[in-house]
Amino acid sequence: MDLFLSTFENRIDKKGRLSVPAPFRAVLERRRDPLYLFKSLTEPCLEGCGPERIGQIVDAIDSMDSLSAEVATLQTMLSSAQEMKLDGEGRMMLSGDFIDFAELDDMALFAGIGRSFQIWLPARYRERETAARSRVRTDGLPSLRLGGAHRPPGDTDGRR
Amino acid sequence: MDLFLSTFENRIDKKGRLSVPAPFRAVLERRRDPLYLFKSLTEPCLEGCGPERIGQIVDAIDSMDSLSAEVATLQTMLSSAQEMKLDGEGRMMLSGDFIDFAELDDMALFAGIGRSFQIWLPARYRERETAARSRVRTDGLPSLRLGGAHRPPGDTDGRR
DNA sequence: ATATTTCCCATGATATCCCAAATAATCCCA
DNA sequence: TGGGATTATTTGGGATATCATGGGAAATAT
Repeated sequence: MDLFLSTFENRIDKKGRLSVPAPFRAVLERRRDPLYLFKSLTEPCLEGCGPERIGQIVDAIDSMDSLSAEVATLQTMLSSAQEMKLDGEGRMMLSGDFIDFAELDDMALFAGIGRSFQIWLPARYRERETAARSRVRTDGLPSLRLGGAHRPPGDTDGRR
Repeated sequence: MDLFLSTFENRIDKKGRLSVPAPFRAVLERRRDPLYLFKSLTEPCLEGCGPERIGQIVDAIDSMDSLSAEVATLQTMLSSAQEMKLDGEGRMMLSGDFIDFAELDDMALFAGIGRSFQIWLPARYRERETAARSRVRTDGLPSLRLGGAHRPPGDTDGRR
């Protein structure tokens, strides 16, 4: 299973071009997948993924009540989605709409989160990471069951 | 079941390269696993593991409410994770982010803790070890129940 | 025609590869 | 059991390849 992991910070040049990190490109190329970007529903960032993820969203929406407000909300994800074409060096051009939505200026931070990745204003991403780490101190670790050696609920992991 | 055990102290050379201890490499090679490192959520150290633990986090995220704070926390683990490529001599390159996070300078201490290992600034690790042992005197022993967590035969490690 | 995008090549920074030296661990025989 | 020899492992440095970035020219659109 190859995944989008790690973070990369790349420059948006004055022509508006942005290099997709080589490891992310490698994941997509191995699967011969095009890259899709769309506006996050929940945060001021862009989401990047391959076509299968888009398909999952379409299927999820199809299984819901098509008259509900939720469906209308989820559909905005799809209507904001663009298939990105990359130049020979692996760069894409971000539309003004995307730049405005994520409030990007001259740098973009790619954050791999498994089957997809996000694109953030670097400063904003770091704030969010700091917040997550302080939440761990106050609320504890999210429950993750490791290795099949079951522990009582609440005992999330052997570490302190 | 082969595990990461014992501690090793290796030098970080001026190119930023660090040898993974041969016994740890042997564990990964026997399983044909790549090595992943990520920033600990709870302590100033790096964690090393195989892909199964990364897969657990990805799967946990997919099964949770994607708007929850817990998901955001788990995502920061993934976005700090890197698949480390080793050179012919078994060395990896530590990113500046990793070095800064664990406050490493020219030496790194590997501490094997079973299914994963940690990488520490040596002085800090030793402080922590003496603190743990003095806690035993003041707080008494933690409970250690052996033999209750057995898995079915053949399920040798923490996959899925 | 003018602005914008796409293609192509150049460059610098950095990671990777490859070989060699130094150090540490292990072996083997006296 | 000791100690020298052998092998494994870590460390160092130069050469090579990869990648992000920048800019000019060709192509496309407005």
